Amino acid sequence: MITTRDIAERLGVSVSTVGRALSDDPRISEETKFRVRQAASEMGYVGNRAARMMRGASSNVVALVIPDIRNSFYSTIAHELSKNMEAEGFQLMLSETDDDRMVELRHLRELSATRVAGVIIVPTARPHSDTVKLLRTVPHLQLLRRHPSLGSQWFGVDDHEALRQATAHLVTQGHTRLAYMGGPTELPTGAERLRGFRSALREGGLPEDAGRTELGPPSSVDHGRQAMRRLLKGPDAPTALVLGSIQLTRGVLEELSEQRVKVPGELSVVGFGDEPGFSWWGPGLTTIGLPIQEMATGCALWLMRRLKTEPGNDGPYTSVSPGSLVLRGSTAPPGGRAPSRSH
Amino acid sequence: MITTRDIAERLGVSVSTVGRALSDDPRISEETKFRVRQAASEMGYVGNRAARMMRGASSNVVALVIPDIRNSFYSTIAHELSKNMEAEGFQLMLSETDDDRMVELRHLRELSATRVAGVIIVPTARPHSDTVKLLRTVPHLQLLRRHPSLGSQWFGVDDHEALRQATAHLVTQGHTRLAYMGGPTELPTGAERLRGFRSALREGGLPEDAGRTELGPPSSVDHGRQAMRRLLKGPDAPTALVLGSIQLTRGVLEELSEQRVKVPGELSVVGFGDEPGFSWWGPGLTTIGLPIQEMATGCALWLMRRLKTEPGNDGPYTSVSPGSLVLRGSTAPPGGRAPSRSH
DNA sequence: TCCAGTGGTGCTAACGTTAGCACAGGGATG
DNA sequence: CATCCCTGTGCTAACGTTAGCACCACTGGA
Repeated sequence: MITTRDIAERLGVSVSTVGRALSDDPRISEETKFRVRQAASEMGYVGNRAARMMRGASSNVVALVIPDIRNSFYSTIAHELSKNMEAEGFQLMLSETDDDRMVELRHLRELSATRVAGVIIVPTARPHSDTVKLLRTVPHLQLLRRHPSLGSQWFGVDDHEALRQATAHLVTQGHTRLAYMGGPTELPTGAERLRGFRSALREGGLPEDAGRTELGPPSSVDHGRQAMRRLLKGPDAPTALVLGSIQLTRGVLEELSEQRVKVPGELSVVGFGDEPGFSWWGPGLTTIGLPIQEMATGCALWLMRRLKTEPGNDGPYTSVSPGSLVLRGSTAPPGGRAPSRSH
Repeated sequence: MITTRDIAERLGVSVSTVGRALSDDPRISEETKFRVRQAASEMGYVGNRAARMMRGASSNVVALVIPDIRNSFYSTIAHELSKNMEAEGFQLMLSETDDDRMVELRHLRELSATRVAGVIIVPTARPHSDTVKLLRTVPHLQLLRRHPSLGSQWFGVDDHEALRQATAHLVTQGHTRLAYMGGPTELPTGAERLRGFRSALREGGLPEDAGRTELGPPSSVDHGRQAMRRLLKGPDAPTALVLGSIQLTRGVLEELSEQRVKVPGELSVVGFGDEPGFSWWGPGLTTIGLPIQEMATGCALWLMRRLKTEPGNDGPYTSVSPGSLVLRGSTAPPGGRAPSRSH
């Protein structure tokens, strides 16, 4: 690899001069700058960021730590983040945890060693204590999920309210046997969503046992299929289902298609999240829409500002976005008929 | 930040001893190792990769340079790559080009400065000459798209054959007014796919003008919608459409749903790529399936092997995967009726 | 003529880590 | 008792870059 020294030797000047010429230092004459740049370009010189970092410069890398990039939530966030950061000269490091705290820890070890400038993380249910320790040493922002032992910088959704609304919609239509399928209550988001579901039942005057629950790994499409199969079995199958995870929603849709369950005739469904395919599915999926793009942009802007203003303004910051119910054709009163398809 | 020196001072040993203890050097006594590790852990020591790299160690970062992570092709690849690399201790850098050669160049400058160990790239149509220069200095692998001025390491799809098959399927059904919508012919993949379309027409004995074409930005869902609108206008609208891009496919599906075009009654459609939503769409989308996951795994394994075996075995390497036509309900003879929906 | 000022450049150290060499102490061998 | 080897540790330099200070050759004013 070509270094400033190689250039210096070729031009018969000192390394300092080369370095200064390349960083456009006003003390260097225009003529020298020109010669240095010319030579650098010809020789294919590319500065060494590692060396620069050793001199105290901070890294220009921000890490995004998420369960799975294939989830459209996270790919949207990665995209928005990347777009906003590119303009500021930052690079994006992608770390997938697969919701495994040990993988999460290994990633954070690597990221710390790389001295990333910042981290945006969707933490696992119970991060390892070393993960917590490591995160304390770097500006970070929690996304969607919030873990109390981590900092109080958080971008999230009002999970309780979103699920309450979605469930209330079904209760209002007259459903009395409902089910909720979502992530484990270990996850704060999981707990909140379940709480929202139950709140709506209570407010609708329904008994405790009106709501069945299926909790499990929230990033597993397969688990969604299996859980759906369980819910459909037996004589007291629910007439309405509310979902609390986008991947589970996918699994449920696949299973319902395969088993040719009539939606909303036999079962009303409210999905979680919104993807292009959701509007095409069956009668069109009524779903809990989240302002992911706005949240992603918000995250990016927060982090960029945080990284550019030196003082450790790590004061608590919380931004809660509301979800919004997107009404399509997958919900109706129990035993009701499906509205006509939208296409 | 805590350094080996801090640990050394606290324990009253030398920096070398600390360094060696941490890297489990056999020359250090077990007792010393224990004390050092203890102190390191207590003090929250995290090695500095930049410093390590200065000593000649290669970086453990691999970059993935793609147009847009929201495309399920690329997110699948990112996922597989990430999964395979995590096991080997590599980190993944994500760079989105948005199919803009200047953005691509900026990213490659950064990546070079970071001394990434390897690059997997889906190049833009006409990469900047500096981009080409930079890529020459790092092990890289082209994915899907192949640019002649870059190396000959390439993982791709037999685009010609895939499109030929898809088109032949429609020609066999009796269509005589067909259309192809895909990326610009500047892209080698774009050119190949168009050529496949035309080959099938020729082999089917159809005249040159039996095939209309709509070429444009392949990563733009919006362009897909607009192009679809153009194709539907006029008296000689095609009765069959073949797609050459996943994003364009998405746009087309949205537009067809909105305009309530009867598929396959009024128009037969063969999509490109396969996503969960495609099987739910209308009558189920017949589409060109690609073995993305296998390709992604192949890429990851190739790169890992390439990075671990020192000798510059940069011999030409090419892997061509076949596409496969996934038959669903969106194709039928012209004027034919749609089969019943699958769910 | 001398001095201050200035424009342009060079020298050196430092960032944190590691590899090569040196060296001290102790036991085994001749 | 001298020599040798072995174990465990320390010293030093080097990686590429940059910041601080030093320096030299001028120019212009006293």
